[in-house]
Amino acid sequence: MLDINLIINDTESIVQKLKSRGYTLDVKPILELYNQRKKTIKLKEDIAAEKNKVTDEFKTSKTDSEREKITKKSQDLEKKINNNKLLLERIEVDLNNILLQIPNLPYDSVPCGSDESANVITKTWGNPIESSIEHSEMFVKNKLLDFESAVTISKSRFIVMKNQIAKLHRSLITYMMNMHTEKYDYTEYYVPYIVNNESMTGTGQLPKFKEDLFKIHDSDLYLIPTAEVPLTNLYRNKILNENDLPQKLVAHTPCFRSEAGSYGKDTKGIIRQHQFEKVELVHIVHPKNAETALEEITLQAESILEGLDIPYQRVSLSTGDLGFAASITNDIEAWFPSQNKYREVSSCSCFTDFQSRRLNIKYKDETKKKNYVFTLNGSGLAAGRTMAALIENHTKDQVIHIPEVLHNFTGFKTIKL
RNA sequence: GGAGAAGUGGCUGAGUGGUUGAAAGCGGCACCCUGCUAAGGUGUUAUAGGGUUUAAACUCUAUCGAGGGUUCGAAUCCCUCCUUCUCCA
Repeated sequence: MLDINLIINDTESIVQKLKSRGYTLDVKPILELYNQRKKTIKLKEDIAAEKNKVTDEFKTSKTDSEREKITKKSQDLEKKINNNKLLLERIEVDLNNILLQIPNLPYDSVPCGSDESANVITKTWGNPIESSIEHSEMFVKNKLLDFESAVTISKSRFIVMKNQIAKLHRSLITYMMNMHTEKYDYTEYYVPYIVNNESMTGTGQLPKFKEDLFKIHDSDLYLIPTAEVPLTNLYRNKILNENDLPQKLVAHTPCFRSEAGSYGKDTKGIIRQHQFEKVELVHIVHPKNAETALEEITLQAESILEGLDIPYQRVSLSTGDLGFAASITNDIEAWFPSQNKYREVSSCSCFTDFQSRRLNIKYKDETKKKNYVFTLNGSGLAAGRTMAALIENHTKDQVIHIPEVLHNFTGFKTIKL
Protein backbone atom coordinates (compact mmCIF):
# COMPACT_ATOMS: atom_id res chain seq x y z
CA MET A 1 0.00 0.00 0.00
CA LEU A 2 1.25 3.42 -0.87
CA ASP A 3 1.37 6.24 1.65
CA ILE A 4 -1.72 8.32 1.02
CA ASN A 5 0.14 11.47 2.02
CA LEU A 6 2.58 10.77 -0.76
CA ILE A 7 -0.28 10.50 -3.23
CA ILE A 8 -1.81 13.75 -1.99
CA ASN A 9 1.41 15.76 -1.75
CA ASP A 10 3.43 14.40 -4.61
CA THR A 11 0.69 13.45 -7.03
CA GLU A 12 2.46 14.17 -10.28
CA SER A 13 5.51 12.04 -9.63
CA ILE A 14 3.43 9.16 -8.24
CA VAL A 15 1.21 9.15 -11.30
CA GLN A 16 4.29 9.11 -13.53
CA LYS A 17 5.95 6.28 -11.68
CA LEU A 18 2.84 4.14 -11.78
CA LYS A 19 2.40 4.90 -15.44
CA SER A 20 5.86 3.52 -16.11
CA ARG A 21 4.67 0.15 -14.89
CA GLY A 22 1.45 0.35 -16.90
CA TYR A 23 -0.92 1.49 -14.19
CA THR A 24 -3.10 4.53 -14.61
CA LEU A 25 -3.87 6.17 -11.30
CA ASP A 26 -7.10 8.10 -11.02
CA VAL A 27 -6.34 10.60 -8.30
CA LYS A 28 -9.67 12.35 -8.22
CA PRO A 29 -11.70 9.83 -6.19
CA ILE A 30 -8.80 9.43 -3.77
CA LEU A 31 -8.56 13.15 -3.21
CA GLU A 32 -12.30 13.41 -2.73
CA LEU A 33 -12.44 10.57 -0.22
CA TYR A 34 -9.37 11.92 1.55
CA ASN A 35 -11.00 15.31 2.06
CA GLN A 36 -14.32 13.78 3.05
CA ARG A 37 -12.50 11.65 5.54
CA LYS A 38 -10.78 14.61 7.16
CA LYS A 39 -13.99 16.58 7.30
CA THR A 40 -15.93 13.73 8.84
CA ILE A 41 -13.26 13.00 11.43
CA LYS A 42 -13.22 16.60 12.53
CA LEU A 43 -16.99 16.76 12.75
CA LYS A 44 -17.27 13.51 14.66
CA GLU A 45 -14.57 14.43 17.14
CA ASP A 46 -15.90 17.91 17.74
CA ILE A 47 -19.28 16.46 18.61
CA ALA A 48 -17.65 13.83 20.81
CA ALA A 49 -15.77 16.56 22.67
CA GLU A 50 -19.03 18.42 23.24
CA LYS A 51 -20.72 15.30 24.50
CA ASN A 52 -17.89 14.63 26.94
CA LYS A 53 -18.36 18.14 28.31
CA VAL A 54 -22.08 17.67 28.66
CA THR A 55 -21.80 14.40 30.54
CA ASP A 56 -19.27 15.95 32.89
CA GLU A 57 -21.92 18.45 33.95
CA PHE A 58 -24.10 15.64 35.21
CA LYS A 59 -22.08 15.24 38.38
CA THR A 60 -22.42 18.84 39.35
CA SER A 61 -26.04 19.14 38.33
CA LYS A 62 -28.44 19.84 41.17
CA THR A 63 -32.00 19.46 39.96
CA ASP A 64 -33.88 16.74 38.17
CA SER A 65 -34.82 19.05 35.35
CA GLU A 66 -31.16 19.86 34.82
CA ARG A 67 -30.35 16.18 34.67
CA GLU A 68 -33.16 15.54 32.27
CA LYS A 69 -31.81 18.25 30.01
CA ILE A 70 -28.31 16.79 30.08
CA THR A 71 -29.60 13.32 29.37
CA LYS A 72 -31.55 14.51 26.39
CA LYS A 73 -28.68 16.54 25.00
CA SER A 74 -26.20 13.72 25.42
CA GLN A 75 -28.49 11.27 23.67
CA ASP A 76 -28.93 13.63 20.75
CA LEU A 77 -25.18 14.13 20.42
CA GLU A 78 -24.63 10.39 20.62
CA LYS A 79 -26.93 9.91 17.66
CA LYS A 80 -24.96 12.47 15.65
CA ILE A 81 -21.68 10.85 16.57
CA ASN A 82 -22.98 7.50 15.44
CA ASN A 83 -24.16 8.82 12.11
CA ASN A 84 -20.76 10.32 11.45
CA LYS A 85 -19.07 7.18 12.60
CA LEU A 86 -20.97 5.13 10.07
CA LEU A 87 -20.25 7.66 7.37
CA LEU A 88 -16.56 7.64 8.27
CA GLU A 89 -16.44 3.87 8.18
CA ARG A 90 -17.93 3.85 4.71
CA ILE A 91 -15.45 6.45 3.49
CA GLU A 92 -12.51 4.56 4.93
CA VAL A 93 -13.58 1.28 3.40
CA ASP A 94 -13.95 2.93 0.01
CA LEU A 95 -10.61 4.67 0.31
CA ASN A 96 -8.89 1.53 1.49
CA ASN A 97 -10.35 -0.50 -1.35
CA ILE A 98 -8.81 1.90 -3.81
CA LEU A 99 -5.44 2.04 -2.07
CA LEU A 100 -5.18 -1.76 -1.81
CA GLN A 101 -5.48 -2.03 -5.59
CA ILE A 102 -2.59 0.30 -6.38
CA PRO A 103 0.72 -1.44 -7.14
CA ASN A 104 4.06 -0.42 -5.65
CA LEU A 105 6.27 2.27 -7.12
CA PRO A 106 9.26 1.04 -9.13
CA TYR A 107 12.75 2.15 -8.17
CA ASP A 108 14.30 4.68 -10.51
CA SER A 109 16.95 2.13 -11.44
CA VAL A 110 14.40 -0.36 -12.81
CA PRO A 111 14.59 -0.64 -16.60
CA CYS A 112 11.64 1.00 -18.26
CA GLY A 113 9.40 -1.02 -20.54
CA SER A 114 5.91 -2.32 -21.04
CA ASP A 115 6.59 -6.02 -20.62
CA GLU A 116 9.23 -8.73 -20.23
CA SER A 117 10.84 -7.85 -23.53
CA ALA A 118 12.34 -4.85 -21.77
CA ASN A 119 13.95 -6.95 -19.05
CA VAL A 120 17.71 -6.62 -18.85
CA ILE A 121 20.16 -9.47 -18.41
CA THR A 122 22.65 -8.21 -15.85
CA LYS A 123 24.78 -11.29 -15.28
CA THR A 124 25.45 -14.74 -16.69
CA TRP A 125 27.24 -17.66 -15.09
CA GLY A 126 28.43 -21.00 -16.46
CA ASN A 127 28.53 -22.41 -19.93
CA PRO A 128 25.13 -23.41 -21.30
CA ILE A 129 25.34 -26.85 -22.90
CA GLU A 130 23.36 -28.16 -25.81
CA SER A 131 21.20 -31.17 -25.23
CA SER A 132 17.81 -32.42 -26.24
CA ILE A 133 17.21 -34.36 -23.04
CA GLU A 134 13.92 -33.30 -21.54
CA HIS A 135 13.88 -33.66 -17.77
CA SER A 136 10.69 -35.70 -17.42
CA GLU A 137 10.49 -37.99 -20.44
CA MET A 138 13.12 -40.49 -19.42
CA PHE A 139 11.61 -41.15 -15.99
CA VAL A 140 8.08 -41.81 -16.98
CA LYS A 141 8.61 -45.32 -18.25
CA ASN A 142 10.04 -46.54 -14.94
CA LYS A 143 7.59 -44.42 -12.93
CA LEU A 144 10.26 -42.41 -11.15
CA LEU A 145 8.07 -39.53 -12.24
CA ASP A 146 4.44 -40.53 -12.43
CA PHE A 147 2.08 -38.06 -14.03
CA GLU A 148 -0.68 -40.58 -14.58
CA SER A 149 -0.98 -41.54 -10.94
CA ALA A 150 -0.97 -37.87 -10.00
CA VAL A 151 -3.93 -37.29 -12.28
CA THR A 152 -5.74 -40.29 -10.79
CA ILE A 153 -5.13 -39.04 -7.27
CA SER A 154 -5.68 -35.40 -7.99
CA LYS A 155 -5.69 -33.79 -11.44
CA SER A 156 -3.29 -32.49 -14.02
CA ARG A 157 -0.37 -30.28 -12.95
CA PHE A 158 0.42 -32.52 -10.01
CA ILE A 159 3.30 -34.94 -9.78
CA VAL A 160 4.24 -38.15 -8.01
CA MET A 161 7.96 -38.75 -7.54
CA LYS A 162 9.44 -42.05 -6.57
CA ASN A 163 12.66 -43.62 -5.35
CA GLN A 164 15.84 -41.79 -6.30
CA ILE A 165 14.01 -38.85 -7.86
CA ALA A 166 11.96 -38.32 -4.72
CA LYS A 167 15.15 -38.49 -2.70
CA LEU A 168 17.05 -36.21 -5.03
CA HIS A 169 14.24 -33.70 -4.68
CA ARG A 170 14.35 -33.93 -0.89
CA SER A 171 18.14 -33.70 -0.91
CA LEU A 172 18.01 -30.49 -2.89
CA ILE A 173 15.75 -28.93 -0.29
CA THR A 174 18.04 -30.03 2.53
CA TYR A 175 21.07 -28.72 0.69
CA MET A 176 19.43 -25.35 0.27
CA MET A 177 18.16 -25.15 3.82
CA ASN A 178 21.54 -26.09 5.26
CA MET A 179 23.30 -23.56 3.09
CA HIS A 180 21.05 -20.71 4.19
CA THR A 181 20.99 -21.57 7.87
CA GLU A 182 24.61 -22.65 8.29
CA LYS A 183 26.49 -20.48 5.86
CA TYR A 184 24.26 -17.42 5.53
CA ASP A 185 22.92 -17.28 9.06
CA TYR A 186 19.21 -17.41 8.39
CA THR A 187 16.77 -18.38 11.11
CA GLU A 188 14.85 -21.48 10.14
CA TYR A 189 11.09 -21.58 10.52
CA TYR A 190 8.34 -24.11 10.19
CA VAL A 191 5.11 -22.29 9.40
CA PRO A 192 1.43 -22.90 8.58
CA TYR A 193 0.63 -23.71 4.98
CA ILE A 194 -2.90 -22.41 5.36
CA VAL A 195 -3.26 -18.75 6.24
CA ASN A 196 -6.05 -16.28 6.75
CA ASN A 197 -7.35 -13.46 4.69
CA GLU A 198 -5.44 -10.78 6.61
CA SER A 199 -2.11 -12.45 5.97
CA MET A 200 -2.78 -12.67 2.25
CA THR A 201 -3.85 -9.04 2.16
CA GLY A 202 -0.79 -8.02 4.10
CA THR A 203 1.71 -9.36 1.62
CA GLY A 204 -0.37 -8.27 -1.37
CA GLN A 205 -1.86 -11.48 -2.78
CA LEU A 206 -5.29 -10.19 -1.85
CA PRO A 207 -7.55 -8.55 -2.79
CA LYS A 208 -6.31 -8.42 -6.34
CA PHE A 209 -5.09 -11.92 -7.11
CA LYS A 210 -7.69 -14.13 -5.51
CA GLU A 211 -8.08 -16.27 -8.62
CA ASP A 212 -4.42 -17.37 -8.36
CA LEU A 213 -5.01 -18.91 -4.93
CA PHE A 214 -6.58 -22.08 -3.62
CA LYS A 215 -9.21 -21.19 -1.09
CA ILE A 216 -10.43 -23.49 1.66
CA HIS A 217 -14.14 -24.01 1.25
CA ASP A 218 -16.43 -22.25 3.73
CA SER A 219 -13.68 -20.30 5.45
CA ASP A 220 -11.50 -17.30 4.91
CA LEU A 221 -8.41 -19.47 4.70
CA TYR A 222 -6.11 -20.01 1.76
CA LEU A 223 -3.28 -22.34 0.81
CA ILE A 224 -0.06 -20.38 0.64
CA PRO A 225 1.36 -19.69 -2.82
CA THR A 226 4.78 -19.03 -1.24
CA ALA A 227 6.34 -19.05 2.23
CA GLU A 228 6.71 -15.31 1.85
CA VAL A 229 3.18 -15.02 3.22
CA PRO A 230 3.55 -16.75 6.60
CA LEU A 231 7.16 -15.63 7.06
CA THR A 232 6.53 -11.95 6.50
CA ASN A 233 3.35 -12.12 8.54
CA LEU A 234 5.37 -13.33 11.52
CA TYR A 235 6.11 -9.65 12.04
CA ARG A 236 2.60 -8.29 11.52
CA ASN A 237 1.83 -5.53 14.05
CA LYS A 238 5.33 -5.67 15.49
CA ILE A 239 7.65 -2.85 16.39
CA LEU A 240 11.32 -3.81 16.21
CA ASN A 241 14.33 -2.15 17.72
CA GLU A 242 16.55 -0.61 15.11
CA ASN A 243 19.48 -2.79 16.18
CA ASP A 244 17.40 -5.96 15.87
CA LEU A 245 17.44 -5.33 12.12
CA PRO A 246 17.97 -7.03 9.80
CA GLN A 247 15.93 -10.16 10.45
CA LYS A 248 16.64 -12.98 8.04
CA LEU A 249 14.21 -15.89 7.87
CA VAL A 250 14.09 -19.01 5.82
CA ALA A 251 11.49 -21.72 5.48
CA HIS A 252 10.85 -24.62 3.20
CA THR A 253 7.19 -25.06 2.33
CA PRO A 254 5.02 -26.45 -0.37
CA CYS A 255 3.48 -23.75 -2.54
CA PHE A 256 0.03 -23.95 -4.05
CA ARG A 257 -0.96 -22.00 -7.13
CA SER A 258 -4.09 -22.30 -9.18
CA GLU A 259 -2.20 -21.27 -12.32
CA ALA A 260 -5.35 -19.65 -13.62
CA GLY A 261 -4.76 -18.38 -17.12
CA SER A 262 -1.83 -20.65 -17.85
CA TYR A 263 -3.76 -23.26 -19.84
CA GLY A 264 -1.50 -24.89 -22.36
CA LYS A 265 1.63 -23.32 -20.88
CA ASP A 266 4.42 -25.68 -19.80
CA THR A 267 2.22 -28.72 -19.97
CA LYS A 268 5.24 -30.95 -20.27
CA GLY A 269 7.35 -31.87 -17.27
CA ILE A 270 7.34 -30.47 -13.77
CA ILE A 271 8.00 -26.84 -14.55
CA ARG A 272 4.53 -25.58 -13.76
CA GLN A 273 2.66 -27.41 -11.02
CA HIS A 274 -0.23 -26.61 -8.71
CA GLN A 275 1.90 -27.84 -5.83
CA PHE A 276 5.65 -27.46 -5.59
CA GLU A 277 8.32 -27.13 -2.92
CA LYS A 278 10.26 -23.96 -2.42
CA VAL A 279 12.83 -22.60 -0.03
CA GLU A 280 12.06 -18.97 0.66
CA LEU A 281 14.29 -16.23 2.05
CA VAL A 282 12.82 -13.18 3.75
CA HIS A 283 14.58 -10.08 5.01
CA ILE A 284 13.14 -7.43 7.30
CA VAL A 285 15.51 -4.47 7.01
CA HIS A 286 16.17 -0.84 7.73
CA PRO A 287 15.17 1.17 4.62
CA LYS A 288 18.71 2.39 4.06
CA ASN A 289 19.97 -1.18 3.72
CA ALA A 290 17.39 -2.42 1.26
CA GLU A 291 19.57 -2.36 -1.81
CA THR A 292 22.45 -4.28 -0.29
CA ALA A 293 19.96 -6.76 1.11
CA LEU A 294 18.53 -7.38 -2.34
CA GLU A 295 22.00 -8.00 -3.71
CA GLU A 296 22.73 -10.31 -0.81
CA ILE A 297 19.59 -12.42 -1.34
CA THR A 298 20.22 -12.60 -5.05
CA LEU A 299 23.81 -13.73 -4.59
CA GLN A 300 22.78 -16.31 -2.03
CA ALA A 301 20.16 -17.75 -4.34
CA GLU A 302 22.67 -17.80 -7.18
CA SER A 303 25.21 -19.59 -5.03
CA ILE A 304 22.86 -22.56 -4.83
CA LEU A 305 22.93 -22.92 -8.60
CA GLU A 306 26.69 -22.47 -8.63
CA GLY A 307 27.05 -25.26 -6.10
CA LEU A 308 24.98 -27.46 -8.39
CA ASP A 309 26.94 -26.34 -11.42
CA ILE A 310 23.86 -25.19 -13.29
CA PRO A 311 24.38 -22.25 -15.69
CA TYR A 312 22.13 -19.27 -15.04
CA GLN A 313 21.50 -15.67 -15.84
CA ARG A 314 20.29 -12.82 -13.71
CA VAL A 315 17.56 -10.65 -15.13
CA SER A 316 16.46 -7.26 -13.93
CA LEU A 317 12.72 -7.06 -14.48
CA SER A 318 11.40 -4.05 -16.34
CA THR A 319 8.76 -1.74 -14.90
CA GLY A 320 6.09 -3.49 -16.98
CA ASP A 321 7.03 -6.97 -15.73
CA LEU A 322 7.30 -6.20 -12.02
CA GLY A 323 5.01 -8.02 -9.61
CA PHE A 324 2.25 -6.05 -7.92
CA ALA A 325 4.01 -5.45 -4.61
CA ALA A 326 7.60 -5.21 -5.86
CA SER A 327 9.70 -2.09 -6.37
CA ILE A 328 12.57 -3.94 -7.95
CA THR A 329 13.08 -7.57 -8.87
CA ASN A 330 15.97 -9.78 -9.93
CA ASP A 331 14.90 -13.03 -11.53
CA ILE A 332 17.38 -15.86 -11.58
CA GLU A 333 16.92 -18.12 -14.55
CA ALA A 334 18.52 -21.56 -14.87
CA TRP A 335 19.58 -23.02 -18.17
CA PHE A 336 17.19 -25.59 -19.63
CA PRO A 337 19.00 -27.17 -22.59
CA SER A 338 15.93 -29.04 -23.88
CA GLN A 339 14.11 -25.76 -24.30
CA ASN A 340 17.25 -23.95 -25.33
CA LYS A 341 16.48 -21.17 -22.94
CA TYR A 342 16.72 -19.92 -19.38
CA ARG A 343 13.75 -20.41 -17.06
CA GLU A 344 12.98 -18.70 -13.77
CA VAL A 345 13.95 -20.61 -10.64
CA SER A 346 14.03 -17.64 -8.29
CA SER A 347 12.61 -14.18 -8.00
CA CYS A 348 14.25 -11.77 -5.56
CA SER A 349 12.39 -8.58 -4.79
CA CYS A 350 12.37 -5.53 -2.59
CA PHE A 351 8.91 -4.40 -1.54
CA THR A 352 10.03 -1.18 0.17
CA ASP A 353 7.39 -0.25 2.76
CA PHE A 354 4.55 -1.54 0.60
CA GLN A 355 4.01 -4.69 2.64
CA SER A 356 5.06 -3.26 6.00
CA ARG A 357 2.47 -0.52 5.67
CA ARG A 358 -0.24 -3.11 5.08
CA LEU A 359 1.15 -5.31 7.83
CA ASN A 360 2.03 -2.55 10.26
CA ILE A 361 5.65 -3.55 10.79
CA LYS A 362 7.81 -0.76 12.14
CA TYR A 363 11.18 -0.17 13.70
CA LYS A 364 12.15 2.29 16.39
CA ASP A 365 15.27 4.41 15.91
CA GLU A 366 17.44 5.94 18.66
CA THR A 367 15.16 8.95 18.91
CA LYS A 368 12.26 6.50 19.44
CA LYS A 369 10.74 7.57 16.17
CA LYS A 370 8.86 4.83 14.42
CA ASN A 371 9.17 4.07 10.74
CA TYR A 372 8.05 1.32 8.47
CA VAL A 373 10.63 -1.37 7.78
CA PHE A 374 11.40 -2.55 4.28
CA THR A 375 10.70 -6.15 3.38
CA LEU A 376 12.44 -8.31 0.79
CA ASN A 377 12.27 -11.87 -0.28
CA GLY A 378 13.63 -14.30 -2.78
CA SER A 379 13.34 -17.96 -3.59
CA GLY A 380 16.37 -19.89 -2.68
CA LEU A 381 15.23 -21.84 -4.75
CA ALA A 382 12.15 -23.49 -6.23
CA ALA A 383 12.99 -27.16 -5.72
CA GLY A 384 11.09 -28.77 -8.58
CA ARG A 385 12.40 -26.49 -11.26
CA THR A 386 15.91 -26.65 -9.87
CA MET A 387 15.77 -30.41 -9.99
CA ALA A 388 14.51 -30.31 -13.57
CA ALA A 389 17.39 -28.04 -14.52
CA LEU A 390 19.84 -30.25 -12.68
CA ILE A 391 18.67 -33.33 -14.55
CA GLU A 392 18.79 -31.65 -17.92
CA ASN A 393 22.25 -30.24 -17.35
CA HIS A 394 23.86 -33.29 -15.78
CA THR A 395 22.62 -36.26 -17.78
CA LYS A 396 25.07 -37.99 -20.06
CA ASP A 397 24.66 -41.34 -21.80
CA GLN A 398 21.56 -42.22 -19.83
CA VAL A 399 23.20 -41.39 -16.49
CA ILE A 400 22.39 -38.47 -14.24
CA HIS A 401 25.50 -37.30 -12.41
CA ILE A 402 24.54 -35.91 -9.03
CA PRO A 403 26.59 -32.82 -8.06
CA GLU A 404 29.03 -33.51 -5.29
CA VAL A 405 27.39 -31.11 -2.80
CA LEU A 406 24.37 -33.42 -2.73
CA HIS A 407 26.14 -36.74 -2.24
CA ASN A 408 25.86 -36.61 1.54
CA PHE A 409 22.13 -36.21 1.28
CA THR A 410 21.33 -38.54 -1.59
CA GLY A 411 23.66 -41.35 -0.67
CA PHE A 412 24.14 -42.04 -4.37
CA LYS A 413 26.25 -40.30 -7.00
CA THR A 414 24.38 -41.24 -10.13
CA ILE A 415 20.99 -42.29 -11.30
CA LYS A 416 21.14 -44.79 -14.14
CA LEU A 417 18.21 -44.95 -16.51
C1' G B 1 -16.37 -34.28 24.57
C1' G B 2 -17.86 -31.83 29.72
C1' A B 3 -16.93 -27.84 33.68
C1' G B 4 -14.64 -23.56 35.10
C1' A B 5 -10.98 -19.20 35.13
C1' A B 6 -8.48 -15.37 32.85
C1' G B 7 -7.12 -11.64 28.97
C1' U B 8 -5.15 -4.03 31.58
C1' G B 9 0.91 0.11 29.34
C1' G B 10 7.86 -2.88 27.38
C1' C B 11 7.00 -6.62 31.68
C1' U B 12 4.67 -7.90 36.65
C1' G B 13 0.26 -6.24 38.56
C1' A B 14 -3.88 -2.90 41.14
C1' G B 15 -8.33 -1.25 39.74
C1' U B 16 -16.58 -3.51 40.12
C1' G B 17 -20.11 2.99 37.24
C1' G B 18 -17.90 9.51 36.97
C1' U B 19 -11.08 13.78 39.18
C1' U B 20 -8.48 6.25 35.84
C1' G B 21 -5.00 7.09 30.01
C1' A B 22 -5.04 4.09 34.00
C1' A B 23 -1.94 2.95 41.24
C1' A B 24 2.52 0.38 42.53
C1' G B 25 6.88 -2.28 41.27
C1' C B 26 10.40 -3.73 37.56
C1' G B 27 12.63 -2.28 33.16
C1' G B 28 14.01 1.98 29.74
C1' C B 29 15.66 7.08 29.21
C1' A B 30 17.73 11.93 31.22
C1' C B 31 20.12 14.43 34.98
C1' C B 32 22.51 14.34 39.89
C1' C B 33 25.59 11.94 43.58
C1' U B 34 29.70 8.53 44.55
C1' G B 35 37.55 7.89 43.28
C1' C B 36 36.21 2.88 40.27
C1' U B 37 32.57 -0.94 41.04
C1' A B 38 28.16 -1.79 43.79
C1' A B 39 24.34 1.15 45.47
C1' G B 40 21.43 5.76 45.85
C1' G B 41 18.49 10.40 44.49
C1' U B 42 15.28 13.37 41.15
C1' G B 43 12.52 13.54 36.94
C1' U B 44 10.60 11.20 32.72
C1' U B 45 8.56 7.03 29.96
C1' A B 46 1.76 4.07 25.66
C1' U B 47 -0.33 4.06 20.61
C1' A B 48 -3.10 5.95 16.57
C1' G B 49 -5.69 9.89 14.38
C1' G B 50 -7.57 15.08 14.05
C1' G B 51 -6.95 20.59 14.99
C1' U B 52 -3.13 24.28 15.35
C1' U B 53 1.84 26.08 14.48
C1' U B 54 7.61 27.88 10.49
C1' A B 55 8.61 24.60 14.59
C1' A B 56 8.25 23.37 19.57
C1' A B 57 4.58 23.87 22.91
C1' C B 58 -0.55 23.19 23.07
C1' U B 59 -5.28 20.96 22.33
C1' C B 60 -9.13 17.41 20.93
C1' U B 61 -10.78 12.24 19.79
C1' A B 62 -10.23 7.09 20.19
C1' U B 63 -7.87 2.87 22.48
C1' C B 64 -7.67 -1.65 29.13
C1' G B 65 -8.23 -9.16 23.71
C1' A B 66 -12.18 -8.01 19.31
C1' G B 67 -17.11 -6.57 18.19
C1' G B 68 -21.90 -5.18 19.89
C1' G B 69 -25.31 -3.61 24.05
C1' U B 70 -27.06 -1.13 28.79
C1' U B 71 -26.18 3.99 30.90
C1' C B 72 -26.23 11.08 31.01
C1' G B 73 -21.37 8.46 31.89
C1' A B 74 -18.04 1.78 31.13
C1' A B 75 -11.38 -0.95 32.08
C1' U B 76 -15.51 -1.74 35.61
C1' C B 77 -22.39 -4.29 34.16
C1' C B 78 -24.68 -7.58 29.92
C1' C B 79 -24.18 -10.46 25.10
C1' U B 80 -21.26 -12.71 21.06
C1' C B 81 -16.61 -14.11 19.27
C1' C B 82 -11.23 -14.99 19.67
C1' U B 83 -7.07 -16.53 22.56
C1' U B 84 -4.76 -18.65 26.88
C1' C B 85 -4.90 -21.58 31.30
C1' U B 86 -6.93 -25.20 34.88
C1' C B 87 -9.88 -29.39 36.16
C1' C B 88 -12.89 -33.76 34.71
C1' A B 89 -13.73 -37.72 31.04
